[in-house]
Amino acid sequence: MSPCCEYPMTDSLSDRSALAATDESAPKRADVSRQQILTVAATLFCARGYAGTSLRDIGAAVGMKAGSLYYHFASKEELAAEVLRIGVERVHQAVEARLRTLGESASLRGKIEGAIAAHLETLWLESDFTSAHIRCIHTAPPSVRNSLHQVRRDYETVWRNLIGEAARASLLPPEAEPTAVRLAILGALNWSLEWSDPGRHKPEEFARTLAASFIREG
Amino acid sequence: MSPCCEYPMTDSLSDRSALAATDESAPKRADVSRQQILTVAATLFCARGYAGTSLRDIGAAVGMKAGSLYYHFASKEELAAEVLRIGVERVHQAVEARLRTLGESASLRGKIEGAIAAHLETLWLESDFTSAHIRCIHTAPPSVRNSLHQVRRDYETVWRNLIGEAARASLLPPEAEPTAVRLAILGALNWSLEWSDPGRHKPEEFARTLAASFIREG
DNA sequence: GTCTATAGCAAGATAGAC
DNA sequence: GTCTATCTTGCTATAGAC
Repeated sequence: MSPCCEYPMTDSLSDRSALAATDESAPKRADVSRQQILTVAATLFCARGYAGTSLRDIGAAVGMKAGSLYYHFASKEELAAEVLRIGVERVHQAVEARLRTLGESASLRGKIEGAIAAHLETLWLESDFTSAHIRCIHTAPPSVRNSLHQVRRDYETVWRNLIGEAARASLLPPEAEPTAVRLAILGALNWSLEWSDPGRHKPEEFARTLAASFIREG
Repeated sequence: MSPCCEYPMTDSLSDRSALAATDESAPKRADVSRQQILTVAATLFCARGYAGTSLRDIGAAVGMKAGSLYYHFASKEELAAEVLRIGVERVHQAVEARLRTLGESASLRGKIEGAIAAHLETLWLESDFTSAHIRCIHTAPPSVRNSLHQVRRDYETVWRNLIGEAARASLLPPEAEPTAVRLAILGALNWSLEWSDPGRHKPEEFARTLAASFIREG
């Protein structure tokens, strides 16, 4: 699976331009903690939902008191918004990386099968950020959902384009409607969280079945 | 859409056999309240999740105080388990009713398309019980989930049989695996909660796309 | 950066009046 | 059957010591 970019932690909390001698590659302590908090929060939000996860739970899992989290995040909502944002960013990047790897020469069915596999790999194998997004997006507070509208639309565009292209090339089943196909594929992928067992299921196998069902050979 | 059976409220809290003169068809006050609580709880659990819904919220929505709910249910978990159980029961019954209506003479694709449509109609149009089940099953407490294992398996069997039959009749796409097809269909259906807008989307249209993609004409 | 301590509030649940 | 009142616990968030 393609390695996923780490979330860039350049919050520019302090002006480091005046300290040119400092090793820029050494992560600062606050950044390490912030990253740990995000990772643990992703796991817990994914497993218990937004309301079911308390800041005490998250703090305990990183060896901190709940109050200490406020040094890194202004509120539970801000922390959740960040976790969920990273979640979309990661699938989006994984899918685009896969499409780049395949290149323009690949068949359209090959590209869609690859995009499906990349989405599944991120969801099943890589991290809990994307899973947390899928599990929490509906019950998260409005402020969190609103902050994610744009990134969600950006990722959706990738699929809109892929399926649109397949429709124009007449590669969808005769009676299938393009929008319905897109929604069905993404639904099958996201719902796979409820049954997937990375020990038993292989992303490529499910990707094969989906691509073979929705997209004709081009 | 086929009318769905009301949940039978025969809790036999009191022995009515000694009161033969009483009109058996008149619902008792407790039963009316209980039913109102369940309906409202389904709506709120569906919208806000298990942990995000308080007994105070539910009470307020039925015009009661939180404490009064304990006359009808022993705990929040018991209330949630009942709501979610009714949710599976309703889709299950709707799908079986549709299959009975179609009869044995229907084509296999016709039966599967009908089952898909019936599942969607229950989810989108009929009530919030099934939606609440789908939204809450993962984050609900273990005791709730455990109490639902059997009913969930019972409903799953309907689909296992339908897709198995299609596989034996060689009606699945060449490279598609039967289990994957079943999981993909149910995933696409359940995830439709996240995008469906009963004003804009018609259950039969989405059902048509899914059946046409996964099942060949028999 | 993380702690202790706590404010302020809401949760699930129970007891007893009506 | 429903209410009032309350217990206990847990929550988010803040203030200030270290």
